[in-house]
Parts: sequence; structure tokens; C-alpha cells
Amino acid sequence: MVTDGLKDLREKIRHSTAHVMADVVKQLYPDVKLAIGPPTADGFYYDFMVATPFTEEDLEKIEKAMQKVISNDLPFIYSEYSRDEIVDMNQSEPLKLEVISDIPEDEIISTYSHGEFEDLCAGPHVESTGDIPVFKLLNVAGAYWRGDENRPMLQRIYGTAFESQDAMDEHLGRLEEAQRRDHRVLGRELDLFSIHEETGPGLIIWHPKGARVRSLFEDFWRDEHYKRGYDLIYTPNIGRENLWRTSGHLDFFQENMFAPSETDAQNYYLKPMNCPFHIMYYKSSLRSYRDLPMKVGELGTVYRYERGGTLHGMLRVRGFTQDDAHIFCMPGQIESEIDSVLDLTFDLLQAFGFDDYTMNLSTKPTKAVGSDEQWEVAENSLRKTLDSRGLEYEVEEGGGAFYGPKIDVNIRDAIGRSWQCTTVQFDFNLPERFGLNYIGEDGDSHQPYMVHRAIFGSLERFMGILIEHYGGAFPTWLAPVQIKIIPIADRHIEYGIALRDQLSERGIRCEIDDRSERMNAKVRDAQLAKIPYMFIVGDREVESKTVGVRLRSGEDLGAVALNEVLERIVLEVEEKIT
RNA sequence: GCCGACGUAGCUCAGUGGUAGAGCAGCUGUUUUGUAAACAGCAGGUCGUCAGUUCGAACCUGACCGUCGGCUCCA
Repeated sequence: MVTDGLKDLREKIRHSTAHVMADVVKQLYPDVKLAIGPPTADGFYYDFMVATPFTEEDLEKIEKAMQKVISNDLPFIYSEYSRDEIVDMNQSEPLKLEVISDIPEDEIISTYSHGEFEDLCAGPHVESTGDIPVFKLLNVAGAYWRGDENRPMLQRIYGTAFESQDAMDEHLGRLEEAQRRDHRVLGRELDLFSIHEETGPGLIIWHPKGARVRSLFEDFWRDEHYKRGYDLIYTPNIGRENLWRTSGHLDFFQENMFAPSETDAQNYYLKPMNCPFHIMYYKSSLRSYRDLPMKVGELGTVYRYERGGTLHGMLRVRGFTQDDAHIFCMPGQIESEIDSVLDLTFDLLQAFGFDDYTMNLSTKPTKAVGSDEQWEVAENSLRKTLDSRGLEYEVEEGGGAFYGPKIDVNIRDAIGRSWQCTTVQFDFNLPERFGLNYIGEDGDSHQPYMVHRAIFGSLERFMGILIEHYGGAFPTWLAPVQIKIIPIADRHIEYGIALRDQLSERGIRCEIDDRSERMNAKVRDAQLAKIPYMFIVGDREVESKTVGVRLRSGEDLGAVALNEVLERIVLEVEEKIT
């Protein structure tokens, strides 16, 4: 539990550590120009402009020198300056001068100093460098000045600092835990997926076990959508240039699209989104108000050109399948439609054990299409729906896409990390561009409202999140193999095969380990494969027509009648127990 | 795309100018086993790719491809 007081203390410690770091960097490398060094959620960083980037060895050197400054216990001293004075003091620090010029006229300009080092800073800080209990420098990375890729690349040193060794150890332990759960490593170890230089970066090969998990949550997704009145369709992977002209993607999204291929003197583009195809379906027939709301969904595979440096396992790829759907409705139907999307969202996500959410509402940006009235109706209906559910959310003013406002849902995983999956976006652009309409009760033609929404977001990304969330130990309902049958000696294989056939017959995913290995080795391999149940069969079990049940946790349930343990497994699957 | 690091067998890694090695995995044989690794043997690599330096390159240089940590962007 992190109280506000503790949060403030940590912020002070980290900010102060950043100053100490800047101090020693300046001493060790006098040519370095200082940028900024704020505390962050988990630590701090400081950006430096430097001719030769820092190395790991530099970090060690810096860390040692910092220890010395800390043990010298130098007090942090607060001072205020006039604008002229501070500009004067920072003549050799061009980046600081830029920061200073951005400080509003009426604001007090202050610094904190310790020893010989003085840095422009609003504070607050701890009393003295000696009040920094523990810190650690973590890594060095490039970062653009002011986050703008057109500006110079600075060198950023990341570090962390805490009020106690225990707290820091816990934090570093969490980082290690995240590493242990890395879906790229588990994906290989558990034989779930692979990525190949030969096929191309950011393109996923789903192996049978990974594909099994995917098809399980896809089936769940389909069932829930059919139940709630969605129609599911299939659409192509490529489309003609004109389609993407009409949709506006060639104007606004082209840099994220793969280059076209020319066939029959026509340019075809791989689809980066499914919406134009769903719109074609809408337009395939004259629509009446009686047809609305119309909810059209698809597990649609899209391809987007992502810059090389951004790709990351399954979490950031170039080819992915969206659990996409488009809702066409009348203005009066918006609220209940948004509401039912949220219902669906929480029902789906909870099945995976995600029950901690944060939500964002993004409103009209300065450059936008659609009338103010449309935006107001849409934003209000999003707000109202969130409010009526008593959900807390952050409003990101101006954070919406140019074509409409949106709600994003972030889920928190088993080790407290937040992931954005669900997005619900209004679109005032495409209905206009494609001239969508329906015949109203009044006999006139009207333009429908259109909402894009994806719950999982991308199946690849969702799979990556699931792997890390479960640490590879999928709950029984999702486990690619639910039971491993382990015959102790070859004479027990026959009984094992009979068991397997019986279980498969009942729809249970079950394998038998009939290698001529020792039982210990088979148990170990099943354990490493994170299979939820092991059925060990030897003379005793054959004799008593039972199975020796060992759980993934290591717990040994002893010899159990098949029906008894099956009841437990079926319940776990049906209730989607995580 | 940008900054930095890295790329040797399926995996994890050793090998800093003289023609490539280990463990695990794989295959074969022996073993028939009671809750996290039996034993032995065999096989496996144009050292990311292409060019250059050199009598000689896994090793030095360059370009490209890919991966990793970040930045930027985002499902």
C-alpha cells in the first residue's frame, strides 16, 4: 500500500537522486549539457546532451561517485532568482535556457543546490544528500529532446531510488518477475508461437498450442457476440486503391500502410483496418431504421507498417487480428449501445481474471471532422454511460481521434501492470465519406452514427498479455493441454491410452507421455510445460481403476476416481475459474 | 525511423587473427522406473547476409538484415 505521504517522500528522494546524478555527470564529463531530470512512477531519469553516449562502465563510475556525494551529506539549498539572474547563470546550458524561456512570466524561478551543483528546479527535495537511503542506476537509452523526433537525441540515464533497501528490493524483484513472465521467452519454452527473420519482422507464426489457446478465446468471443445480437462476417485482406481514397486512409494513414501491389493496372492495398469492408456490407442493401442498431463484427486480420524500432514480440506487430465490430445506429440508440459494449467488455475480460480497470475518455481535438453538435451528443453519451455505471475515468481533453471521441479501457494484470485493450470510438468521418444512410420512420434518408469497437484489441497483443498475466500457466479452461497422463512403466501405457481416449471423447485436452523415460522426468517435463493436471498411472491405479492426480501447484491428491476428478475439471472449465 | 548494445548448433552460452566447443534438447541402444532431470553412444554449425582488409577472418572495417533497452508512435 503506497500512501500519499510515501508517494511524496519517494518523489523527493528520486528528484534529489536525479540532482546528485546530474552533479557527478557534470563533474566526470564537463562538456555535457544538462536537459531535465524528473522523478517517474518507478524512479527517475536525467537527460544529457553529450558527444559520446554513456556505456555500462560509465554508469558504474557515475554510481560510485554518487555514493560519495550522498555520504558527504550535503544539504539541499533552495534559492529564488530573477529571470535575468537565472539566464545569466545558465549561459553554458542551452537546454536549460530553453526550459527557462518556457516558464510563465509570473512564476517564481527557483533552484536547488547541493555542494557546488545548482540546478533549476521547483522542488521539493529531501533535506540533504544523506537523506537518500538507496538508489540504483538501471540503464541508459536515447531520448529525443522534449520527446520530439525532429530535435536532437539526448542520452537518458534511468535509475530508481527508495526510502528503504526492502522497498527497492521489492521493486527490483517485480522487474525480475516481469522478466520471468516475458511472453517472448515463455512463447518459445511453451511452444506457443515464433517469429522469423525469413517471414518478416512483426509477423507471428502461431504454433499448435498457441493456436489452441487462441481458438478457445475466439470461440468464447464469438459465442458472447452472437448472444448479444452481433452478426459476424468475413472480409478480404486487400482492397483497391479507390476504397482507401474514399475512406481517407490514403490521406491520413498511408504511412502506416504497406506499399500497394499492382494487378490489372489497379493498386491493391493490404488492409490496415476493417471498417471500409464492414461499411460495404452495410451499403449492400437499402437500410431502414428497423435494421438499426446494426452490429457487425469480425475477427479481421490487418497489416500495418510499424517502424522497425517499435516492434516487440506479440505485443507490437505488423500483422494482427482485431476483434473488431462496427455499430451503426440512430442518435437515440447511442447510450444503450455504448452501455452494452461496456457490458460485453467487462464480461469478456473478467473471464480472464481481469477485474481491475482504468478508463479514459478522450474528447474533441482542435482538428476534427463532424459538427460540434455531433461531438457533443457523442461525448455526452459516453460520459453519461460511464457515470451511470459509477465508473471512474480520466478525461483526456482533445485526446480523441480527428473523426470522433472515444473510451479506452485499461486492464491491470497479475503483477500490476496496465495494458490498453478495449477501445470504443465514434466515427463521424466514414458515414459521411461513404454516404451511409437509412430510411427513417419519417420516410426520409438519414445518416447513421457509427461506432468502432474492439474488446481484446488485437488477438496477438491479447495473447502476449495473457501469457505474461498467467506467467504461462493458463487456467484450465484455456490450457492447450489440460491433462498429461504419465504411465509409470510401459505396462501402464495401455491403461493410459484408454484413459486418454475416454477423456478426449469428453472434450478434454489430454496427452499421454509414452516415452521410455523415468516417471520423475515425465513429471518434470509436464511441470515445466505448466500443464494443470497430471494423471499418474501405475500398478495401484490400474488395479483400483483410479488416477494419481498431481496438480501444477505440486499438490498430490493421491489416487482418485476418474469421475471425481473430472467433475472438478469440468467445473473449472465451465466456470472459467482462473 | 532515431540513440546505444547485440547476432556462434533447436535453446542457453564459451571461443579476440591460424580453419569451431560445452550443457540441455534431438536420434539410437540399454534401463521399466511411484511425484521436478537414468546411463551410454551418435548426429548436429557456409559463426545473420554481403562486401572489404589480410598469406589467412567467428574474431578487424563498412553496408544491409534482424533482435534487445529506450525515444517516438500505437491495437
